[in-house]
Amino acid sequence: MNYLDTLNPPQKEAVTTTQGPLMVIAGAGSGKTRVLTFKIAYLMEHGIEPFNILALTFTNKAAKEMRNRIEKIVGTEARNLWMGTFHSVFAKILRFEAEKLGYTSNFTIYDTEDSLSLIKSIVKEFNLDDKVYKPNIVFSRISGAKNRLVSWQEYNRNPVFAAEDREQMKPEMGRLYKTYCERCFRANAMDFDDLLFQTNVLFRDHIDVLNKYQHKFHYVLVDEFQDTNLSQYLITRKLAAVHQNICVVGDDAQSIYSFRGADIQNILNFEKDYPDLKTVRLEQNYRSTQTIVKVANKVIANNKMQLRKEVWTSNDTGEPIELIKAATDGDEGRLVAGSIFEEKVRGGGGVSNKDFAILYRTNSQSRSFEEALRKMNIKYRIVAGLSFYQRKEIKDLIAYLRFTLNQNDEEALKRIINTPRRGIGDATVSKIVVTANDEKVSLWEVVCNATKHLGARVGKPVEEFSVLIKEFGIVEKQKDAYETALHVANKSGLLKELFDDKTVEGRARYENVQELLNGIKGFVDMPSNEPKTLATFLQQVSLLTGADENDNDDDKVTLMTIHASKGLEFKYVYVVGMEEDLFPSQMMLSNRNDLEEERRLFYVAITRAEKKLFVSYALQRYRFGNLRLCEPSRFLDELDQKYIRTMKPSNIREAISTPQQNNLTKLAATRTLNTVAKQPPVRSGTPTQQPEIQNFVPARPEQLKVGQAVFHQKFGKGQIQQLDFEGADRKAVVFFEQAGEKVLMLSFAKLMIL
DNA sequence: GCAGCCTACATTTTT
DNA sequence: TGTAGGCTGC
Repeated sequence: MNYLDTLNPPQKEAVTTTQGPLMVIAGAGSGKTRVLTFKIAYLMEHGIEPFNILALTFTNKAAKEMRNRIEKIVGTEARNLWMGTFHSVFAKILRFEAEKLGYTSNFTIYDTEDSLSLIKSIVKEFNLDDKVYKPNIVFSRISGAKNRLVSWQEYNRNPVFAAEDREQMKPEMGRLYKTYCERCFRANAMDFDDLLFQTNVLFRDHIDVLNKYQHKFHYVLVDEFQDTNLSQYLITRKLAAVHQNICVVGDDAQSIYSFRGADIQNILNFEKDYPDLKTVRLEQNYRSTQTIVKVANKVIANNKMQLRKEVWTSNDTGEPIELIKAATDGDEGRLVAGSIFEEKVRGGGGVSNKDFAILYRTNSQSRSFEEALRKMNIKYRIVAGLSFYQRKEIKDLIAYLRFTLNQNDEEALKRIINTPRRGIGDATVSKIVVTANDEKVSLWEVVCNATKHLGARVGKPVEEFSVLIKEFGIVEKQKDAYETALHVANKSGLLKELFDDKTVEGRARYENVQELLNGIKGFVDMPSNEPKTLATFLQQVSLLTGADENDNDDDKVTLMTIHASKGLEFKYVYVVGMEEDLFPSQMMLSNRNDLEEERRLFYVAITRAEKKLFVSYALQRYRFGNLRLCEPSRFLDELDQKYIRTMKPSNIREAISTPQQNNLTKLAATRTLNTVAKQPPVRSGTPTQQPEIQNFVPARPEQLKVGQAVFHQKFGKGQIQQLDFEGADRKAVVFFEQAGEKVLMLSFAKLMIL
């Protein structure tokens, strides 16, 4: 068991403590994944059968990686582990047990788009104002309820919810929730939240089923425990109730999914549920330089809600954090790209593109970096939401496949019934839905007998469509996923329509569909995928995310959101767009008022870096096509100043001009330089008129005094009346002459010293 | 039923 | 800036 010797004492303790409840608080970079994989390998080497171990992760990627690593230690036996994301594991269990809940085993999994579209149509049917009942808002309300295990029945019973909704001017919310659930059920569909909610229902109402799985899983392991919501937590608690061998691994400082219902209290209160809990702390960081670890510690220390923990490292001091100030978002892109180039030159051949990551708060920020990297001929890849599977043509084919398996899938039906055009317009589709509602029959029933329900003229194409689908169903029963998909793509007319479209976009769409078909072929050819049916494939696809795509290890710079970066590490990390209102996000603060979560997000970003961290912001940024003034993020003043180096304008010019020295890219770089030189750094207005950044308070909040004259973007000139510093909480009462009122300031980033 | 034009509106994060 | 939905005219 030589691999145990590679562990430090707390890691070893976490691995070898197998009996009873165990909580591993794993600081960033402390070898969390190693501990989890070794622990599972250790269990298996001690005679535990893999199918008695349940390991739950947050992403497919994490599950896949862990499985590979375990396989290296224990061999192919690892394939029999019950390991995957919460959603995929419980989708699997729900398929086994679907009949008990009134679903069939080939139920559809609705993605967010399906859910929103369903809500939209219900709001319309109810004749409600969709400005008030915005699908997003309705959906998140429903989602929130489900994640807290509040059924629509309870929701409608409990006056507290009704009161809240009335306060929000949305009294119909309970009715919407009810109808949404009924429609999902009628469609034989579960949304993401249902996969967890219904599992709870299953375990609550069917003790025999619960017992079966309780006895099956001797060991339950949960990764990223800080990101579990109540629904997930209760599932794991129930499953571990018999054997009590539950091991949760997480870091409260990296809890960044509250919008999905994640509740940091699960980890903070875990010991209350398990009085004989053993806790192990992994505090040695193996990833980053001392500078990075110290800076990160200082940032997170501003949070009040956290478990005690002191992350340290014996690594080198490393280089200081570099602060990049840019005039505009375009400049920010150029400076970051230039800096990447410079680091590569400095590092000689030892540093390559894949060592770099650019992390941002919102996906929309990627643009300026893409542009700049492209101009400098630096290869990059974007880890985005769901790019490929979100394309119209891909969703269309998938909807055909979904509908072939489940003819109650209303959202799929709406998508494909007139794609390609068959002369079935919106009016007809509404008629189908209305008829189904009125006569209390399924949509499919109406579709199959459309001439009876809707009359001969309108009904004919609809019935023809139903014949087509029935034929697909016969093929599906006889052939594997690939052959079925190919058949459907051809016979539905989808491929032909795209083939006939000779425009550039049409070509691309046709190729995308071909790529999907290739993907299905690849799925069928992979021996571990069993059975090779359409159902298995769809199940996997519906739970895919952007991060699971293209893990080809080409040498490319990675661009992604901070959320997507969790669990990853890069030698050089650029945390960009450090502007107040953007990061911390204005939305987050106004809706949820959770500054601490935004700070944890910053912490996650910092701790991705191994060797060197860069932080950047722009003074002006394009938003909705308007140039807007930005202020540096309050998080910047939380960085330990003694580790910060500011990139001076001269450095900046150097960074941009460095490419010129390099022979290999001379041509491209010269071109780049020309364009840079020709373009004024600010797209409109003159950069010299920019206020000097030193004038902004956030850099030196201690400069503030009572009586100090200040300027605020919105309120104009003012004078500080009262000051209050307490840790990260800083308050100032400012009297503004123009507005003639006193304002309590919480964000000093809004203030300038006059 | 459908294509094309126009306007209004939105940008937090994701299984 | 880009897209989604509404409106118009065929």
